[in-house]
Amino acid sequence: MRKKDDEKKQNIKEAVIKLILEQGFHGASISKIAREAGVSPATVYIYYENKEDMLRDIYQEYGEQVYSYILNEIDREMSGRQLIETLIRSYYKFIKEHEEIFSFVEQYSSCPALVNNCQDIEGCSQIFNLLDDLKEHQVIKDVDNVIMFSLLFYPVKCITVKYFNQPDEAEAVLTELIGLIQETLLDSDQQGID
Amino acid sequence: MRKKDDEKKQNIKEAVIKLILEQGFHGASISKIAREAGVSPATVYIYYENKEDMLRDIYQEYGEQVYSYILNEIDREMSGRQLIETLIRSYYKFIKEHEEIFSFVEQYSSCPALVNNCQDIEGCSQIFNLLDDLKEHQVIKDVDNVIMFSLLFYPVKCITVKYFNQPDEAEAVLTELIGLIQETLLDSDQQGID
Amino acid sequence: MRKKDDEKKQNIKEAVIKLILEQGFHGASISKIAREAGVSPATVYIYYENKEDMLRDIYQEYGEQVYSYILNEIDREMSGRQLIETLIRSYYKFIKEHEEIFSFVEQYSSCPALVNNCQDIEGCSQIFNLLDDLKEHQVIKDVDNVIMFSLLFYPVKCITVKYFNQPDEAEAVLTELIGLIQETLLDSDQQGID
Amino acid sequence: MRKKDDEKKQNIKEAVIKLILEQGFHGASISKIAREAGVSPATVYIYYENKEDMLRDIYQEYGEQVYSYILNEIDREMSGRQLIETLIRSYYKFIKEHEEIFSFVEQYSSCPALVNNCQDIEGCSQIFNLLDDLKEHQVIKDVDNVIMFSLLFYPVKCITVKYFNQPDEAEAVLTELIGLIQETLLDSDQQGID
DNA sequence: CATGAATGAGCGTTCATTCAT
DNA sequence: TATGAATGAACGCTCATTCAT
Repeated sequence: MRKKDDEKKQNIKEAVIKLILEQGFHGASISKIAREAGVSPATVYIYYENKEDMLRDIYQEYGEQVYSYILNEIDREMSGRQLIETLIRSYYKFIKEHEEIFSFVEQYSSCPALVNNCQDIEGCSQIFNLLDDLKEHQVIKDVDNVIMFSLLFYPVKCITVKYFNQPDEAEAVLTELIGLIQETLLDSDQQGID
Repeated sequence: MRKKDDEKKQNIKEAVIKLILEQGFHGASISKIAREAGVSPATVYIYYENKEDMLRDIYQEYGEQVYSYILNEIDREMSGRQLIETLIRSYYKFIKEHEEIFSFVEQYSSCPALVNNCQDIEGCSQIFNLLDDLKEHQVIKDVDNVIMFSLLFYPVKCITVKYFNQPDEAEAVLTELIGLIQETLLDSDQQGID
Repeated sequence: MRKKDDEKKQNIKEAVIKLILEQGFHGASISKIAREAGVSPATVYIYYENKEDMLRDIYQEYGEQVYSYILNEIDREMSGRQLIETLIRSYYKFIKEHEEIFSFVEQYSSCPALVNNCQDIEGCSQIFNLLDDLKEHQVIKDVDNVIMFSLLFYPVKCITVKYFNQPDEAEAVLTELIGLIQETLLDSDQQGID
Repeated sequence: MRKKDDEKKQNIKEAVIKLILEQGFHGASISKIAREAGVSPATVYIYYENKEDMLRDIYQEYGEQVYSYILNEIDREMSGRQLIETLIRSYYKFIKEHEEIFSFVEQYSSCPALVNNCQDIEGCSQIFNLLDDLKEHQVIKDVDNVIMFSLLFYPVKCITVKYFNQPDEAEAVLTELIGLIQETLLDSDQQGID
């Protein structure tokens, strides 16, 4: 059960990501956030030291959430082929289901002045560990993790944005993408499997 | 009367992207921009209608610059293999040489509230035309342009960021990336050529 | 939380009319008003939506005050002759006692761009009702209210301004005015009474 | 023939009174005035030392214009009765024909901070001289000039404003006013004449 | 004479934050 | 804990005025 206090904090978080999706950082002043969250501006400072801290905290939390969502969808018994498909599809699903979170994380992380003051996202290294594991078991090719990561996830963003209002086409292109990435990343031994 | 001083406008633009790299949008107030550019705040309004217009104008200009830089590096006599390499390497080069421009464009374009008020970047469709051309001549596979685009360029960003302080490793990974993308995108007929 | 401080609002109002008397609308900027009222500029916006609203509110309030002052001085048992004298003298008294209020109301109401956005002053129609009453009871002549109103009050302004530094002469002229207006407005039946 | 220079100055004057009618002093900035007049802001400073001077000059000129218009309508052969009618009607006519001038003069003269820096309006004392003359010849009663002046002119303003959109009623009330003022001001010897 | 560029100062307003309850 | 009042600093922008041509 969520306590009353936590509900206020949750309202604040949701107000932040909603406003930043709709208006950008420029539109997310403390007073607007407070109004949107249904609390007093002073209340924000009960839960967060200051605005900078607040944004960082929310970023860290929601940044993790993306990856925990994805990692939750996979299990270790999947084939490499399935894994790639699941990683891509679950990332796509997350973005569609949590547009505001996605947009907030994107905006925050594209600002060096902000992101340089943050710890690395933990979930990201878990993905890296997973990739290492797959490489060790010769499921996927021995390619640099950064490349692998970007091939798996970046195109999904691109597709989501460019086909924002055409979900059917987005799905088709996503399927095409999955095939291509499987071909590219799966170790040659695995190509026929599954 | 005095002539409009193009140098002043240029100073303003450079002040904007410098400040936004260093401090984010939050740190790019008109008065800071004016101070950085060596002009009066009022002068900014001789060159731009208002702040929103100013940022949009600068975004449109520098957004194009990325692609004109890249398109300038390629020529139509290159093989598909060379083309892919050149596209990737020139994008990487641009980012390294124009960090502030890259960061400004990234931050601006990751904010839906801003980018939704802009026209599409012209250079982007030129890249798409190039890709269509290559597909027509069976140089590259018949893959959706959005996928192709994101495979070519997004991993570069990722590499640049993650290997920011390790240029040698960045170069190595970039080379690995190029090989992989060539394999992935080149039509099977072309795989051996070059 | 703190209670809203009515004294602060009162200080703001007084600062406004003081500054506008001394320097005109031009001299009544929010920061000067705030300084004069002993509050922060931001505090003004706790009590008023914006500057336009503030001026309108103050105008409406003080505009009423003039008439409630005057109406307070008369009672229904006065003869027509007494009524006319009292209306004129109390208007004169108000102006002398509340120079800043008078000047503020005058300046505000002489600006069509401002006064056209205001409701009519309630006290003004009460005066009109009084005049209607007096006409009905054949105390005063059946003359258009606008004429009556202007004969009663406008000359007082004129006298106050022109004899600003000669209060004794002002009083004498005022007495002369009263006699003349009584002659002019009282119904012939009433001329000898009182 | 008006020289080219004077045309520019005239444009500026007209821009000032137009803007001040429509928007009040607040809306009459030098750059708006210049735009409205079709000249450069700098040009304004060729014709006037500064903004304060400009407004004062224009006030003095147009302030006189009201009275020269009125004085032009009367001649010394008129009866007292005719004179009063003509003074009132010509003032009314002027206001209707020159709304912007009237409004500018009203706004300017209702601001002590402005009008205290101006010389008296010359035409005003000419009216006073006329009144003295009429009193000397026992055409009108021996009443203080300020009273006389205010009875003649102030009600006209009031009528014009209150019956702004009902010209027919305004005319009727004006006629009523004239009768009343004639009764009030004409010497008893003159009441039957004309 | 006339201009549009240029400016420092100031505008009305909102900001992130703190205070008093 | 939670609040709305309160604030100095800063915001984006416009002002009256001057400069260079």
